[in-house]
Amino acid sequence: MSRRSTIAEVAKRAGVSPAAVSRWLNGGITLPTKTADRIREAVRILDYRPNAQARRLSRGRAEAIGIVVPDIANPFFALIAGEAERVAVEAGYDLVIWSSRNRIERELACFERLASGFIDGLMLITNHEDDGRLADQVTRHKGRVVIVDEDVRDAAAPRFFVENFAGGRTATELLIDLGHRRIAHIGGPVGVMSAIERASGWLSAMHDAGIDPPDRFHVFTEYEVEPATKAAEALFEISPRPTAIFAGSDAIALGVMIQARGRGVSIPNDLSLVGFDGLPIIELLGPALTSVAQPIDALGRFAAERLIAMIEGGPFEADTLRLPVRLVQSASVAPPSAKAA
Amino acid sequence: MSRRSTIAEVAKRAGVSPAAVSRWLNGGITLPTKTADRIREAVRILDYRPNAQARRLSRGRAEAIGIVVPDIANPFFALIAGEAERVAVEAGYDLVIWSSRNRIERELACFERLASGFIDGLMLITNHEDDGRLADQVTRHKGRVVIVDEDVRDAAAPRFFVENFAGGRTATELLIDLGHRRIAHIGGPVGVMSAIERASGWLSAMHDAGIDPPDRFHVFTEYEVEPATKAAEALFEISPRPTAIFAGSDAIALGVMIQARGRGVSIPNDLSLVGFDGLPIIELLGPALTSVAQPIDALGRFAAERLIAMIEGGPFEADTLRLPVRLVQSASVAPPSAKAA
DNA sequence: TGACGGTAGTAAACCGTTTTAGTAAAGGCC
DNA sequence: GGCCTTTACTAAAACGGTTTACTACCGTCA
Repeated sequence: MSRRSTIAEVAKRAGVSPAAVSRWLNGGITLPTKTADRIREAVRILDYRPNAQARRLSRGRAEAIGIVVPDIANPFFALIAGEAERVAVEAGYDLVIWSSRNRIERELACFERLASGFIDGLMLITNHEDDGRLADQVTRHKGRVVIVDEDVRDAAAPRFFVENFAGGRTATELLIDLGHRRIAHIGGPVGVMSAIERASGWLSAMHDAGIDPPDRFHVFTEYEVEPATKAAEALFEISPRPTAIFAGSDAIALGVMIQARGRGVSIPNDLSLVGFDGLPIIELLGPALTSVAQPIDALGRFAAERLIAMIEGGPFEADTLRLPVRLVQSASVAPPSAKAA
Repeated sequence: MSRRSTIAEVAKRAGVSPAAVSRWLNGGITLPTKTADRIREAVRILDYRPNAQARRLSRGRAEAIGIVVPDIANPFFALIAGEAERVAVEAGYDLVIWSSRNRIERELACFERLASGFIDGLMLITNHEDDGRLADQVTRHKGRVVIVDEDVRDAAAPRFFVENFAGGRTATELLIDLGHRRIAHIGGPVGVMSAIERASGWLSAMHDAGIDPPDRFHVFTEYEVEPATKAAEALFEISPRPTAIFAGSDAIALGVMIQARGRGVSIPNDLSLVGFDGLPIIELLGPALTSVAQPIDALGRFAAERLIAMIEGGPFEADTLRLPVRLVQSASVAPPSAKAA
């Protein structure tokens, strides 16, 4: 409540100049024990804490990084953010977080924070196709941005992705190996890299098995439960119904499960289901969801570490790191029932 | 990349003083169209953005609030944080987030940020008993802190809680009404308010039904899945086993489900289970979890709104808001089986 | 004795805004 | 023409640190 004390007051009380206090506090100087003790005591008595803005202004660094995610309440992003926070704090940075709700205006607002020096760097996670404005901003702030999980085309920044194509293939191959032929795919939005890659993996595995799925076996939706629930309807109305669905994310798989439950379609008896993400919760679903697990922690950790390294003068390179995925098989898949097949 | 331009450069280019630029940009002045146009043009050409630290230093406000939670990857806290972020951004603040991992040192570090002026206010969510240090800090920063979800005893701050006692009673009453008598409770840590209140609700409902549960029917654990899974073991080894468990949080209920699954105990056939929190995911669990739903969004929203109101000069009052809970009944509860009863 | 080097600091510039207090010029009114 | 008000600004002082360049003093050594 009471006015904060300043370095000048501390200096006065300790009988030295502000410069001495500052240099001693920041470890840039050693002083005789007597003097140091006086400063220490003055700091203690006045409960002195350097003003953050003044320090950051003077230093020219914010000692904070930002992360923008489509929705912080989504566990996938929360996990990444949690890991980023851990890395940031360890390196002496604070983490500012923004939920973009997938609106590009809100994402652009985060770049304003970067431009104004409020943060030193930004981890960017989008979930939609860029119209060029994001790429422009990323490039403008070269060396202070990393792109995570989803691409921003033609942007000059390091990228941290997973093996989407391989994941899509692996998921589909599992279903094929179980004996399925009518395997549908419900994936993320048109034009979004991860969605394209996962769908390609699905299609590639299908073709390799000599299967050419009809167009209506490929449904596009958002990476969120509600839209996915709606979008899944179409797949349940195809006759004969697909015997298996590869969902482009766990959230989408949840939508499929809701739809199935509502229609009395039993998983895995009537329908096999595979998701993508490998969220911790899925092993407890009814039934436990088979999913292509991403190394979510590593994604957040590597991206944050790289961002901080760049900020602190490390080399800039617009390379792409592709982390491997891992199929985790659970109760949501089974061979197609005799009836369905 | 290139050096940021300053207000002085803009002023020079526009042929006015820095003061004019600042006052015009901040809306404190109206200028003739000609002059305004020159400034606007200079801002555009130089791509000028006021330096955030300088502005905040000069203004004496950080225009940022902080939130400290035990674990941002936990959906419960992520939901609160998401709502806080929404409120903050609407009010023109940024949100800085810290995961304390329930370590008091990390919580105290957040108060340093408050003391240093890096943030204007703090939303505090703890999950452990305070040794007095937190209360001390909260009181020291009177008017800039709100306490959410879990109490910090003797701290001078507004509080935002839910009706834990009523929730515990309601959950237990449901189980009693279904015919259960051997109802155990596995709740949060000793000494933590929400855990005490929920357990009291359970005990109160039991006593009202003329049941006096043995001590071993009350197990203490953390509000997290892993510890709860371990702690639940004890309940499964009681003979005869409880026919129902009221878990102090959804995370704890998940632990019970894992334990039950591992032992081949069927929910709800062999064991009824009720959680607390009402996380969105629980309706998709196998089986869908009955739970006492908290108004999580409202908790985050009200707390953030109040914090900002206080920061901006609103009145201080160390009152406690108690939000109502709502029982959401799903497949995880049933009457006790004849065998078990 | 005077040059040299180390110790213990300090003065002042600087970081980039906002804001207060004030001024010069123009316009209106009698 | 003189007085008052408004308009259109500006100078300079904060805000609270950090950092660079410099000094005064002391001891040592040739």
